[in-house]
Amino acid sequence: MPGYSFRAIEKKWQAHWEETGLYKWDPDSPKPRFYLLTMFPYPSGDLHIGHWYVLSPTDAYARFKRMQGYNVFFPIGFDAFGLPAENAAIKRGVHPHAWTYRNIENMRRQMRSMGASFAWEHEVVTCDPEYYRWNQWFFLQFYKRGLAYKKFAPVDWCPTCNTTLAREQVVGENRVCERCDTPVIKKELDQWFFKITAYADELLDFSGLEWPERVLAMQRNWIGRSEGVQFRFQVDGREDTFEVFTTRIDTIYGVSFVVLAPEHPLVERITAPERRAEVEAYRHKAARQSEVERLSTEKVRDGVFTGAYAVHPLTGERLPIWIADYVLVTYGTGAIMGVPGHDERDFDFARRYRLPIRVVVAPPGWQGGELDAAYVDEGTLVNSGPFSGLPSDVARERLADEIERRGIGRRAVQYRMRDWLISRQRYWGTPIPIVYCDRCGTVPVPEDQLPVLLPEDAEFLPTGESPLKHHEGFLHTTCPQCGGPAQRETDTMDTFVDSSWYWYRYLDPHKDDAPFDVERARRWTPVDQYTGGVEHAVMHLLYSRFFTRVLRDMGLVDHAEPFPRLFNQGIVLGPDGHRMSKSRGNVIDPDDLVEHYGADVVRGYLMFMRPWDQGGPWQPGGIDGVANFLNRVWRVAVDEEPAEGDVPVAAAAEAEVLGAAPFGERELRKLTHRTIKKVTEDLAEFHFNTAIAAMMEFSRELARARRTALGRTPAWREAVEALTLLLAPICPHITEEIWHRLGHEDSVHVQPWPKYDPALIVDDTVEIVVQLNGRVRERLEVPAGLDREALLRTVQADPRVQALLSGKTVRKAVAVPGRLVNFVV
RNA sequence: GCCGGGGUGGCGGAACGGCAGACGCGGGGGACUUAAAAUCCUCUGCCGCAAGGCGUGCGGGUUCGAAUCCCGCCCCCGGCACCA
Repeated sequence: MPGYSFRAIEKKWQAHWEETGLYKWDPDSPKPRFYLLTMFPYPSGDLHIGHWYVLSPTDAYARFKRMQGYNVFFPIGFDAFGLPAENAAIKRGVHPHAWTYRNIENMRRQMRSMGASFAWEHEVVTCDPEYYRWNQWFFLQFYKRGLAYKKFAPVDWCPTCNTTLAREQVVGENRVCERCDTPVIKKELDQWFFKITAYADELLDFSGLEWPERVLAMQRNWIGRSEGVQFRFQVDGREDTFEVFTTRIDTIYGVSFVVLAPEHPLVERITAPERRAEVEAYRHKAARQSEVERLSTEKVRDGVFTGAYAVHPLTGERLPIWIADYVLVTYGTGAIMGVPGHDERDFDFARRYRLPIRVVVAPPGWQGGELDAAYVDEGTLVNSGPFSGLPSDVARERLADEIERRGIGRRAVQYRMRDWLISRQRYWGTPIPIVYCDRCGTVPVPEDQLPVLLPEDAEFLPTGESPLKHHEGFLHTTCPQCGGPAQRETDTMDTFVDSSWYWYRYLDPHKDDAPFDVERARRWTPVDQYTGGVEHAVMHLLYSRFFTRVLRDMGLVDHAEPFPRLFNQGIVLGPDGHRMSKSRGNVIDPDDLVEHYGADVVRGYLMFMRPWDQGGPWQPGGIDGVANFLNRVWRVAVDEEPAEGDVPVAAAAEAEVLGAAPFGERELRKLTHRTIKKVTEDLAEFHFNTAIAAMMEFSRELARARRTALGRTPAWREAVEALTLLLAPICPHITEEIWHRLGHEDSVHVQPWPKYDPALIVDDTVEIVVQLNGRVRERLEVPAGLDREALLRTVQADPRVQALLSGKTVRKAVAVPGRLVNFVV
């Protein structure tokens, strides 16, 4: 526990900062701007250690940039719509609104206890009508641009959350809801979508983004672009055709069958009468299976022959048409060409049903025999008519040309990403501003009638239908076009809509004639630095990039990328190495820690524990190290002067420290300036742990120096002030107290960041390592600044080195100025 | 399977291709104290009495010199996964 009275100090300064408006933001200040954004939290009720782990280092960075002279905008808010509030209402009868705002109040208190320097007057709460009104406005703009549309389609449904989900919210091998881990099922529903696929290619352009590689990889993978050829097959003996998509047109001569997805519309028409019963049975099974949890990870590739044949577009050969559920109706054209020789799935399928397997790309060393596995790599074409002998990459181009020349297909691009399903059958969200009129059909609510208010008095029944559907007053309305009776859309929006543009709203959160001030956004966005968890790698970050592009196309912003720089902090696990959860009983409560150690120690430890981007178990013991450090800082800077008789004052500035080498003002200043350099560089790169380590070393040397006459010199004063300033971003309270006790009137947090003097940090002498065949044998002090040759001469002249080399022939000598000399003998 | 990130003391972690293990935790020894706490000093990778040797997941390579670069493996974490 700290030896200084941290409780009083932290309380005092938090109150003082608030009273004096220390962190109020002035958008028109002439200083260079810095927009620092951290992902706003969901108001779950408590600020847990994970929140601290992202917020406190981000706050330290805000303070650091402020001291460096930037006009820092560091806002906070609450992502306040969402299921937990509604579930609390169902379970405990608390209204979501009351529940949410009570939680927000508590979290604000906790954030203050952390000493966070947020621009509170710019706070945004998304469940406030003054915020969600603009979600509705954006929806209408999207609608106008054809980017919002309603579609009847099979969609993912979470039976626990009782709502549909976006594809991004269905995770893992067994397709569970990302929120509650329940396996999702398919439902056919009429739902609203945002057309994110219109921006698929643009979203793949990550140029200029300083983002963690894994986030880029996840987005790239999610969008799933692939280039290939889409072409038409003729059904033998019929007018019908169908299209397939392939990335391996070079293997087209290897097609020995084709497969349609069971749901493919053509199946109905082409199935031969004698195959119908079997085909129907299979389709039925497939349909049911997609609704049932996949029990087995074993993927059996089975299927059924339809009795129909397709015609190979180049060879004219008759190819049996099968249906199989390994072909997905949702991807590509819902049909494939089966090339068993060169595709693992087709190979399995062909084996199972004894379909011919042809080799059209020769594996290395192939002698013309049968394959025992599909050869999926590239190679030289064989058995491919006029294309035989060509390498795969050339053949792909030639065959694509051929397909296009014959007019049976074209080069095409497919994406794995689907449009963003935004309808939710829940209450606690933004009402979708649409009205259905018997006469006029789907009618958007006119902009001047926004917001469509979420009624307070809904019934919360987990029926699987939106509670708004049962709210007569909400449901029934008049058509904005014809004035006749009409019904409102009762679904609400995915809460990811709320978080797709909130950083613009922060700039002017109460503006009531536009979502944000376009002029201010021009000056203050894109965000200079974004921090937050990697769990949002695909959803929030991808949606935000999409939104920003639409905003750009609307002329509201002038950039495509909202967050040019992104930093993902790690995840703090419980001491047992598992994710913290109440059921495991491994939750570390930051309030308890703050009570015991104070906010400064908790902040400091979170930043010292490990590199910020790394997660890992909470180490219960380590926090005492930071507490010790702050105690030492306190003693060094604040405690009473040592008594006159205590120390060898007589030796003045050159006094010898207890047990240490001569340590004078010059050395002290050198150390001070080196520490400034180190801490400045480390903080700029979020290397809080090594910055703190440097300050720990510094404080230890100061503690020694203090006991000597050095403790009365100007160099001492400079050192103590520097330490206080360097530590201020990380531990804002203790440093503020120290700063004032050192005799200053204004806040440590408005001081300019200390600068180091390069002239002061250079050494007169350097230690040179002398190696023999790469092994360290001696260390020598030599004058600094010697060049290669001078260094070698100096080293060779040293008697110890001569002893080392006596009787040996130096074959080579490598001298690295300032570092080492290596003799190869 | 594919993609991304990692493997360094008892533990968390430091190290522009140049002294491996900074800093901290834990541990040993000591000072102060009636005692304890606090503080301070000191030691603490492994083997060895020592000289010395061995050490950054494993095996090779490049280099005067590799934790760091290259090749091939192994293991751990995260993401995606019948996407044609």
